Amino acid sequence: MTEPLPGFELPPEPPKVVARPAGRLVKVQPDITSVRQAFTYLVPPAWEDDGRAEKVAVGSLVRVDFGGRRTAGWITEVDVDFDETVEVRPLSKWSSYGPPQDVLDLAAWAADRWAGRLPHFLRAASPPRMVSLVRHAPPIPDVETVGHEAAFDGAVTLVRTAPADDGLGLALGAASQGRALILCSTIAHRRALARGLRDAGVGVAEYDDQWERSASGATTVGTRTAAFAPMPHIDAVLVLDEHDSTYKEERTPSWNARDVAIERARRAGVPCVLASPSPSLEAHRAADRILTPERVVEKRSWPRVDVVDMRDQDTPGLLSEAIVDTIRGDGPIACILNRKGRARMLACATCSSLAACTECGGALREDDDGRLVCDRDATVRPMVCNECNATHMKQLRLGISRLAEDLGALAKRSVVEVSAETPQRDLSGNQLFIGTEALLHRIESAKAVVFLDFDQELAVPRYRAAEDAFGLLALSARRVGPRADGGRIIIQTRRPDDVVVQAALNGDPGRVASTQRDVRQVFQQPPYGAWALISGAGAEEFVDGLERARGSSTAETVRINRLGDRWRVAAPTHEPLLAAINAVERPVERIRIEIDPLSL
DNA sequence: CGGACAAGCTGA
DNA sequence: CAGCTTGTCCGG
Repeated sequence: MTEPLPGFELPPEPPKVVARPAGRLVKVQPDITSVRQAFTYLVPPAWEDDGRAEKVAVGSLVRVDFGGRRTAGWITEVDVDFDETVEVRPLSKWSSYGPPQDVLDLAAWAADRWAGRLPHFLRAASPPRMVSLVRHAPPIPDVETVGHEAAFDGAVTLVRTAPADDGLGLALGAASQGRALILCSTIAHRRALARGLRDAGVGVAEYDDQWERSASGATTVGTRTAAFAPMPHIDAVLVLDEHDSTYKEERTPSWNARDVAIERARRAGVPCVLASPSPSLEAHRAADRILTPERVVEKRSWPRVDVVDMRDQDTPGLLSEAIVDTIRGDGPIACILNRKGRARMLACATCSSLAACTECGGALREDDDGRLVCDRDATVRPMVCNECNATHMKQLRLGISRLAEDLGALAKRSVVEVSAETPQRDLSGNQLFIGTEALLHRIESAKAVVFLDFDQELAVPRYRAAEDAFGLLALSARRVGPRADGGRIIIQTRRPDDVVVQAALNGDPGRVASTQRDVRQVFQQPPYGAWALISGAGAEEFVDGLERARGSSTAETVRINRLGDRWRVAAPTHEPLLAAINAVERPVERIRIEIDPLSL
């Protein structure tokens, strides 16, 4: 090409014009996170003859030539207009059915709401194995509703349940509406619900194992990703244990399935029921009405709760006289001790030597990226043992072995110390267990739950601490059952008057919600405000960009706080928050944006 | 994401 | 200025 003379410009090249190819055109979103745009492809005319063209539908997974290689992608639009300025290539392969149009739209909404990329959500909405055939929906049976159909009257209803309620009654209530989408927090719960529904004659798909069955229109039960189940038609949405943190994806984008389910029901114009024994403030905010059991009934559904005021103890330590009778009793008993916020040490899994700083000899901890950090002189090194170069470390739980010994002596029985490495088979039987709150998730039932130091839960410096602490008590109540069955919780604390403790004592979860609501409203914490947590190597540059945009109208309500190497961006609602975030150019270095983080 | 290509850097 | 590294753009 010739250089233009100074002051002159070369005339623009005439746009090249391409002849319209014979055949239908579709848009394809490549499965490449950073590609934010769908591209036009041609449905190969040969497909019209062998039936493949019939499967070319919105949401289908295909393979396409893209940027010099072949990649997977989703059809996002069919029969699109021809653009004569670009040459189109044919689709290489039809791979599988995929999410229907409304789920595609829902995924796009979620990508915006949690500042994430569309392919992340489309993956969650896609079948785990390729699906080439979708059968017809099973018929909708008549379902006995056992009195739960009233919950499905309104738009969004919050139902406060008994702690030990297994949710099957509500699930049947949902299924009585027609085709229901039912979310629960664990796979074990999904299986139990599916079994119960099948026994009642409801054809059920378990997401995502039975993706195809869900796509055929069956009532669908599943965990987090089931919020994007491919059901072509929905009559009711139910979210069980809506407060559960497993609904929130831990990886970026950290979307919340409860909120996706609410939005899905809203778009479909169908009732959405959020159920929990310890409802979140998000659910309170989203609900048009709240159904609670009668006071007397609800109190009876909780176990007996004994509060031990540790300020009155004569002897130091975590074992009070008040727990002796309980821990000497029969049946599985769970003693809970969290070591949050206390010094934790790492030891080599191979040679057992302590992970110590080579500069100052201080104990090292593991950072979020799995490296060893010395907080004293801010050195970072990979997870490698000084002594033997092994790369695997185990957590040393300071003092817990000693405590377990003392507990065993007091209880006059052996104690099972439970950690992440403890195999599941060691958790059956009528043992005395000691472990962190994870223990509550791993045992099926217990005679009693003892919180050795509940202040650990109450004192966590997080905005959701009270809600989470109460959630632990509700989970304990589920494990031990109602007071009539002998269920018992013992809470050792120096804060016996705390609303969380009092709410459990009185079997009255409403108290937690009402006090927490005031706090969150005043400080504009979620859900009465929207937060984004910005972290990662490029975070500082990104936040600088946000600061500079402060003057513009979109960003003026946005507040920014530095928290060490992370930043909290806050706004009254998600709209201005996301507008501000989307208006700033992303830095080259990686950043992580977490909307409404649970742990802050 | 990953290839193409442009711009920037270094050493002879 | 070749040969290499680093950065930016763009894909149908």
